[in-house]
Amino acid sequence: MTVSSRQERRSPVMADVARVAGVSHQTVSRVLNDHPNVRTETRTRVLAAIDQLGYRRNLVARALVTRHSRTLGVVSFDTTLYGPASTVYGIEQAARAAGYFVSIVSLRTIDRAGVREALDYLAEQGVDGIVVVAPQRSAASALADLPPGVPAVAVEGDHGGDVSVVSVDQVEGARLATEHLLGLGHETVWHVRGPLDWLEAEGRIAGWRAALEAAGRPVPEPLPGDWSPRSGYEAGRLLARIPEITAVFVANDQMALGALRAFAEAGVDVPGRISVVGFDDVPESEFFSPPLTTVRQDFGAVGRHSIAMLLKQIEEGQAQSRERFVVSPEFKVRASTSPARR
Amino acid sequence: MTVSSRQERRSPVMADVARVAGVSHQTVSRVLNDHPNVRTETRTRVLAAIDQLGYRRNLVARALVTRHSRTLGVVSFDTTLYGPASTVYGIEQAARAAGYFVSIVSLRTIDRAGVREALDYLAEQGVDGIVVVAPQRSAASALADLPPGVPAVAVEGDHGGDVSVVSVDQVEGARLATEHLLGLGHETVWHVRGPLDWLEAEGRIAGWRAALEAAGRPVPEPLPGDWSPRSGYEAGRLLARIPEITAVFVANDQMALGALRAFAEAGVDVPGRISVVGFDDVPESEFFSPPLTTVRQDFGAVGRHSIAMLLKQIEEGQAQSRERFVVSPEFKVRASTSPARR
DNA sequence: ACACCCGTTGTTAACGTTCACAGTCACTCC
DNA sequence: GGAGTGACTGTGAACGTTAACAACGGGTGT
Repeated sequence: MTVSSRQERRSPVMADVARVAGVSHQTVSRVLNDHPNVRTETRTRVLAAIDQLGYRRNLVARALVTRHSRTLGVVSFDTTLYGPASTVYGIEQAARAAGYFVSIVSLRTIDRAGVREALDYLAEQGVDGIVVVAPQRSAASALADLPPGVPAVAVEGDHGGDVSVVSVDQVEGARLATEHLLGLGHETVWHVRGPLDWLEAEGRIAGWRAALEAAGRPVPEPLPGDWSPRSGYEAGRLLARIPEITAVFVANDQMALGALRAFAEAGVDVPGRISVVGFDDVPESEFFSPPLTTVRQDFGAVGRHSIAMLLKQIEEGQAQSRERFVVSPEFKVRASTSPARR
Repeated sequence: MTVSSRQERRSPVMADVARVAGVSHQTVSRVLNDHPNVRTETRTRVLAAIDQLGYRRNLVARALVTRHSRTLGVVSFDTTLYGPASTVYGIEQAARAAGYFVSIVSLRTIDRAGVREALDYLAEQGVDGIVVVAPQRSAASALADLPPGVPAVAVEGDHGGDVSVVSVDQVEGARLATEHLLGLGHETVWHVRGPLDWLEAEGRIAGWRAALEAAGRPVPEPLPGDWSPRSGYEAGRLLARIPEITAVFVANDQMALGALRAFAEAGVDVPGRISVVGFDDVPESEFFSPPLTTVRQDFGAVGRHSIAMLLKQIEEGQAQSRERFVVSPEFKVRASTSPARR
């Protein structure tokens, strides 16, 4: 008794529905696609047949003939991180609201070959458009070999190429953070940066530096970090040893948490002795000790705008325009910053 | 000059490749599918033609005839939370390692109709199998109307129905946490629970209660929470007011963070006056103040096992078996717990 | 009374691939 | 020398849907 000998009735197709309803398969198709010119009585008969047979339309066959899959592809990295996870979530919600499905490829390594492969796969799969969440320089450059003819949008990956981009203004966010600290009377602001191949890390460094230079302040060497709480912790241990430091801008909230921990261990009071600003506004940061002053990024807006842009490209039939949309960050003052002591 | 007037050459198909290479379309197909019986010289000729034309195979057409899309569907909830995000990531990685793509539907509301709709969509789309991340009671019950004939696995959704399930042993994790605290000499352990419609919240309550009862200790009323740091904060404010409390088991790390914050504000020392245990071991918890003792869930393992189970169902052609696989949690002792004071 | 139009339905041909089967050719074996 | 075998290739028919067009019947206007 093999498995295949089991009753395995083929699931019903349009022709089956048509036979039961006593119409042609084309009429069934018309009912399914809400075509206007179908008599109400015919329509109900068809719907009854569909119900009776448990018919489900085959979107694969439909995609073959219409050349539209109503599926969008998303390429992303480590969707465990809050930023990418929120962005992908925003994308998915916006896509589904517009009647599209989402096929996701999460890369764990960020080499160009991996991105290329993912893009190829999505293209073969026949997606109607692609969103690439490409916050790293290497990934952004891989956008160069996007399959031609497929509408695409990059998120956080402004590499200056030929593809539309939606991003949060990192430079502006970093500037807000730095100016806030300078405005509190701090002589200068130190920085714990993200990994250098991330465009966001680079933008935050640039904004921080620009603000310091505009105020004529010394620009300390940034401390290295890799977004992880541990790297923030290690940077914090270094910073705690230098007495003249009174203000730090940390490139994300997770590292800021690590730094806060290091300061607590070293007996360095925040914000009494050192003021700390983070970036992202993760849901936890309001409950850090002390609650973290930070820069909020609206990932949901990023997702929505990227989908809006992509759908526009799809509908207008023009693959790969090169628009730009920048979402402004919002500054959130909490308890981890205070005026400089004299 | 309309958009459509633009040069829009139809992308090449197998027949085009065949013509260029001077073979039949079937030979091209054979080359593409690594069929053994193709002469090397023919193969190279075909590959050259593919390269020259920039041919890309159409997986939609292939799926139509083979009845396999090599795509798996995933239904999940709020992939912004660490747990679901990590699980989905694990699923995606495991699926791609096995040569499958992943189509994701993230529901924001958890009503049965929504789940049903998502499942229908995935079925129409022709996925080869479905993973439902269904940590809520309502979602788990929606599994009852899974499309018949489609292999499926539920994650964290043991509703006792006819579908295979992979989950982390929540009861065991909660028991470990509670016994750890009792072992430190605490008279009893209070609990901040998750939302009641989550199976995980329920399991953690059950494990906590069982451990207390086994030790013959009083079982206090659990405090309500919704997984958010804020709800943990509010529970913490209540707990801080009751002097005789010395130990709390909080149902996840985010709420534990909120509780720690409330304790800090109230001047309650952790672990000096109150010991705190969390659940999840999010990457941040090692850097809370103090570093959090917690229960680690291996979400990656959950993802891998769910895919392994699903692929087994697919290959054996048997839709919807009812296996169970339970991943054991791991206890992580850090600095938020200490022996009870006398 | 005729042509015409419009709403409704059916018929046939795609879409681009794989499957099943049938060839062709060179070689081996008796 | 003929049959048999195996490697390689080609031909035609699916897969299940939508697009394009044709056909039918009952108005409506002249």
